[in-house]
Amino acid sequence: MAKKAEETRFELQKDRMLRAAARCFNEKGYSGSSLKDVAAILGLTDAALYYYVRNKEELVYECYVRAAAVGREAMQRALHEGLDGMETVLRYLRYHIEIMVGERGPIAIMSEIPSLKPAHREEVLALSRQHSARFEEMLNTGINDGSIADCDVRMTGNAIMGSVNWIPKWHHGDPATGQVIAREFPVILTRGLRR
Amino acid sequence: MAKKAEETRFELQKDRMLRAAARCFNEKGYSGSSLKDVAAILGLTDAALYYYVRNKEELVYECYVRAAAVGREAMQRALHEGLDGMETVLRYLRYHIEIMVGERGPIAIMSEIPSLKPAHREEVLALSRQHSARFEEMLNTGINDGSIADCDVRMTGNAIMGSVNWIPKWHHGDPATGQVIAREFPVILTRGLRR
DNA sequence: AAAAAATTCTAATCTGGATTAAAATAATGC
DNA sequence: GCATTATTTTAATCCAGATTAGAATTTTTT
Repeated sequence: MAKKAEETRFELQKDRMLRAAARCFNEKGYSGSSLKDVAAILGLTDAALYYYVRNKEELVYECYVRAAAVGREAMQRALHEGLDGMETVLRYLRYHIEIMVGERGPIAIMSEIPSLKPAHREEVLALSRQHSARFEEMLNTGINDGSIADCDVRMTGNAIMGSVNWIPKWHHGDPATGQVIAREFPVILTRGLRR
Repeated sequence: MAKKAEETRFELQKDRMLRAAARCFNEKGYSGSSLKDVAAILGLTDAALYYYVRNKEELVYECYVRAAAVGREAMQRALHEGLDGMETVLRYLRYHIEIMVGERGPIAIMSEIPSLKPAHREEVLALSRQHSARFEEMLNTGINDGSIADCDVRMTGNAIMGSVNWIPKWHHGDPATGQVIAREFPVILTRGLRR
C-alpha cells in the first residue's frame, strides 16, 4: 500500500468515482460515457461530480494517474522481494493484473491520453514512459542474471505490456473469474522469456 | 487480395478517408478527433465526408469493418499455405502486422465498439468474436499436430491478440520501422508456444 | 464544348452533453 | 439543538462539433 488513500469521506467518494469512471470508459468508451452515466453508478447526479473534479478532462486525467500509480505499486512490490529477474517480472505481472481485475479495479485503459490538455498529457505520458522503462530494466536484470533469455527488451516489453493493457477490453466479469486471469496470464506472457 | 476494392474514384477516396480516420482515432482518440481533423488530412472540408458516409458513427463502423476484413485476409492467406499450426500462427501474425504498419494502414483500434448503434455494434462484435474463435482454432490445430505445446487456448489467444491490437497505440512512425515490428513481433509472441 | 453526374464547399442550424449558479439537504462540531 | 461546513440537487446556460441544405465546382459523358 504505497500511499494509502486518506480515509476521509471525500477521498473515499472520489476513489469510488474514479473506479466508476474507469468502468464506464473501459466498457462504453470515452465518448460513449457521459458524466451522467458515471454519476448513475454512484447513485448521484452528474452535477455532483463537479464537487470532486473540475471537469471531464480532469476526471480522465485522474483515472490515468491512478492507473499509473497502481502499475507502479505492483512493480515496487515485486522488486522488493529480491528475486531474480524472471521471477520479479512474473510477480509484477501477477500483482498488477490482480489489482486490475480485483476489488480495486477496474483500472482505466489509457486510450484517450491525446485528448488531455497539454500539461496533463505530458505528465501522464511521462508516467507511462517511466513505467515502460522500468519494465525494460526488469527484463535486462533478468537477462544479466541469466534467468531470462537474451531478447529485444524494447519490443518484448511492448508486447507484454500491450497484452496487459488490453485485458480490460475483454474482461468485465466478476473478480472471481478475474483471479483466473491473474493466475494464468503471467505464466503465458513469460513463457517465451525462459532460458 | 480478398476483394480488391473497386478501382472507382469513389471507392479509392473512401478508402483514403477510412485510413485517415483510423489514423486520427488511433492517435488522437475518438472524442479528440473531429470530422474536420479527418477531412484536413485529405485536404477536404468536414462536410465533404458526408458524401461518403452517413455520419460519424458510420465512419467508425466502417473503420472497424475494414479492420476486421484486414485481419481476416491475413488469416486466410496464412491458412492457405498449408503449414503446420505453429508456422501458420507465425505467418498470420506477420501478415496482419505487416498490413497494420504498412502502406495499407493504419488500421483502427476497436476502442469504441460500445458507442456504435446496436445493429452495427452487434455486427462488429460478431466479426471480432469470429476472429478470436478462428485464432483459437489455429492454436488448437498446432496443439494437435504437435507443433504447439498444450495450453489454455482462450487465454493464450487473448494474450497474443491483445498485444497485436495494442500496437497502433505506441507505433505511429514510418512504415520502415514498422517492418521491424512486423519481423520481430511474431517471433516474440510465439516463442512461448513452442514445444 | 455543352450537358449530366459526381464531388466538394459555404454558410447555417441543431444538439447532446458539459458546465455553472444558486438553492436544498446532509453531516459535523460545539 | 444551533451554527457551520460539506455534499448534492435543480434548473438553466453554453458550446464545440455534428449535421444539413443548397450553391459551386470539378469530372465525366455524349
